[in-house]
Formats: sequence, structure tokens, C-alpha cells
Amino acid sequence: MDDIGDMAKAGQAAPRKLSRGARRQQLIEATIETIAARGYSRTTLTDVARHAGLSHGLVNFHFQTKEGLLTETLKYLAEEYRQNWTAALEAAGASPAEQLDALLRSDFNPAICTNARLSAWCAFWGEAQCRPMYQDLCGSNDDDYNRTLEDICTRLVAETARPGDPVRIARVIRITTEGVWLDMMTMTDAYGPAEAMRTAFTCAAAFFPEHFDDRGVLGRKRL
Amino acid sequence: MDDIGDMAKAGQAAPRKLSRGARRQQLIEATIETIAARGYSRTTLTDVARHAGLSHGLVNFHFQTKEGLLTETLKYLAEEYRQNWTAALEAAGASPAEQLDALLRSDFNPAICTNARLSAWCAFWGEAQCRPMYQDLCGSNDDDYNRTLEDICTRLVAETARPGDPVRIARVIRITTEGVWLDMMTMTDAYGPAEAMRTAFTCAAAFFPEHFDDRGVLGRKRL
DNA sequence: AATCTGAATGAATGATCGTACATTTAATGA
DNA sequence: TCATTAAATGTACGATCATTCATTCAGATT
Repeated sequence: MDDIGDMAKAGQAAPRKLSRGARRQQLIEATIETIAARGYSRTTLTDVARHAGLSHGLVNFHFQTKEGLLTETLKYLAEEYRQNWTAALEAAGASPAEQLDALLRSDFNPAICTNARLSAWCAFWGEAQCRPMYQDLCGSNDDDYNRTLEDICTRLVAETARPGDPVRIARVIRITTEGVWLDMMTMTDAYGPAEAMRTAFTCAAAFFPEHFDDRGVLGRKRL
Repeated sequence: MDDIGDMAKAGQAAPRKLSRGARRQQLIEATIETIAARGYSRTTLTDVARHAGLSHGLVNFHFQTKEGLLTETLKYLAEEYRQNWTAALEAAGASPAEQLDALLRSDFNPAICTNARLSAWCAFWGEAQCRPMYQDLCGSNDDDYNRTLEDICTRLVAETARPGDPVRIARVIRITTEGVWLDMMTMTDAYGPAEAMRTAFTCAAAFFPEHFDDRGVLGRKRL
């Protein structure tokens, strides 16, 4: 990830001419904003270009077709999401409880979990059912994520005395996170990220009360 | 609801001329199928008309504009959903556990929970973030449903010794249902309605193990 | 039967939008 | 300084599609 997305840096104006990668990233960010603002079906290349402050011909120059731009945007979001949770997991401790805590927190990382990004995800989700390419890239099909979560749940279940199907538990936990995102988008009187995270932890605590309460993993400093 | 949706009744052909209500319903059903098959953004009036075996001019005759057709379709789905859960609730017993059981089962009623309908819901959801009209009609904003579910959870929590926030619990349960629907749509190797319902009950059992297991409410005949 | 009403058709229209491309502009290197 | 290369622009074209409307047609009314 060439992270050069700092063109609005105060002081000197953005360069008229930019490297291929930087311009692509700028256009992708503009696409996310446009989808969030106007919806997928009403997003036009002119809109995207206007958001980026560029001419609409440039979009085709960098992405050949509109479909190309949209696909690349979804790939960008998927990769970003993946980077986010893998990094969080690496930084976490060895115990499954700490790892689940880290994973859930990473899902509400303010860098990832912005209004525009959630809206865009939501829009792609809506289109995914009839587009195999989108379907593969949408969250529920991130095999690594699912396997990791199932593995953590398996280890957590083993630490409790009670029986429980780790696959179903992992599914409920994943789904709860996705659902809380949807709420933040579609509910008219939505709650904020703090309440969202508490809801996710409420779910984790229901399955693993020995390890969690609605603030996160037990036995940690609280803010 | 004038329920005249039986035009494909074998034997005599469908009447060339139909009452206003019946034709509208037929076109709405065709819209649901079209959205499911081609996605929201690629749905055209010609597609819809072709699905219904009618001319595309007729759509405007009955619904003035394309937006009108789509809005009416969403209203139709919302009303259908509402009818479904309220009927299920009325038929249920008085105890909160039986009522939650009935509510969850109604969400997977095969009449409501078809592939086409789930796809259509999903598509509207994706567009809802930037359309207040859609936003109001989408599931998470059904105040009656939310209040009912919260009320049931409050009574269930009262029956257990443990503490617990009924609002958050109700939210997790609602979200799990929605999430399972999404899975059935967007996952490449999706599971069926049976496993979906079990997942929903797994969630209910996590909060109310005295009342539920992953097959539903306890103390009932099983199939 | 004749008339009337409103449903249904499909060709014509006009607007929107993606794509192509000729032209302009900026940076790089000789 | 000039030449070369790549980025960026904006006009023009063509396709798609929602909408309109004159016309046709079926059923009801008299």
C-alpha cells in the first residue's frame, strides 16, 4: 500500500501531475465519498471526478471503465479492512480472549469505521448478490477472517466447562459486528461507535461470561 | 391488502385486462424478481415489464415514475413483513419465551424468506443510506418490532436471576436475524434456512439458557 | 348492438451518462 | 533549451433508458 493520500496538505497546493498510484488512490477515495453521498445506482463518473476536483476523462485514463473503478474501490476497501484486523491481531496477546477483544476493537477502529466507508460497504453489499466479483470481496467471504474467528472461539469454548458449537458462535459474533455497522448506517436515530462496541461485547459476554463483559475482555485496565 | 395474486392459476389464461390492484401487485412481484436477478442499479422498466409479460408502457401507467414503482415495492415488502410477524405473535402463547420463539421462527417463514425477497431487501438496504424514504421503511426502523422485541427481552431477563440490559440483548437478537439473512444472500457457500434458524436460536440460548437451546424454546414438541 | 371507459400497447422523444480521442500541459532527461 | 513521455482535459459520439402519447382493444353499460 503506497500511502500517499495526503494531497490536501495545507500550504502548497496539490501537484497538478501526480504519480499513477497516488492519483488512483485519490480517485478511489472520491468514489467512496460519492457512493456514500449519492448511492451506488446514482454514482456517475462526473460525480466522482468532481469530488476529486479532476476532469471526468481522467477516470477512464486510470481505470479504463466505470466497472473497473468500482471493482478497484471494493478491492481497496477489502484490503484495507484486512490490513486492519491482521495488524490488530498481531499486536494482541496469546490468549484467545485477548485476541477476540483485539479483533472486535479493530472492527470499530475510527480509521476504518467512518460514515463514508460504512455507506460504501453497505452499497456494495446490496449489489453483491448478483455479482460474483463483488460477492467474493465482501466481508462474509473473507475465509481467513472466518477461520481465525472460529479458531479463537474453539479455544475459548475449550476454556469453559460448557458445551457449544464454535462455528455457530463465531458466526453469531461476526454477524453481530456486521449488524451493528448496518445499524449505524440505516437507523434514523443511530447510536454511536461506543454503544456499537458495547453491543458487540454484550454478544461476546453472552457466550463467554468468564472472559468478557460489555466493556471488553476481563482483567484489563479500563478507561 | 387485496390479495388477488393468483393470476397463474392453471387452466384459463390470465385475463388480458385486470383490476388496478391486481395488476399493480403483479408488477411489484415482477420488480422483486428483477431486482433479485439483475441488482438494483441495473433494473430497468423494460426488464420489469418483460418479467411480468407486459409492455413497459404499462408500468408508467400504473406507477407514474420508476421511483414510484420502487418505493411501492419496498412498501409492499415492509407491509408483508409486518403482517407476518404480527400474525405469528398473535398465535403465540403468553410467555415471553414462547413469543420470542414465535417471532424468530416467523422471520424464517418460507413464504417471506425466499431468495428473491431477501435479495430485494438487501438491494434496498444498500440504497437506503442516502434515501430517507427507504431508510424509514427498512427493517431496523420498524419501531413496533423493536419495542415488541425489547418488551419480550425485558420480561425474559426478569425471569432469570442474572442482570442484563434488555435493549442491548434485543438489539443483538434482531441483528443476528438480519445477519443470517445477509449470509444466506452474500455467502458463496451459504447455509440453508434450517442452519440459519439454528444460528438465531444459538444466540437466543446464549442470553437465555434457561428458556432456549439451539432448536428453539425448551419444553416443546420437536420435529 | 352501439357506446363508453379505462387498461394496454409500442413507437417516438429527450435526457443522461459512459466511452473514445484529439489536444493541451507538465515533468524529465539529454 | 529542446525533445520526449506521460498525465490531464474537455468535446463529441453513441447507447441506454425513463417518459410521453397517440392508438388499439377489451369489457361494461345502456
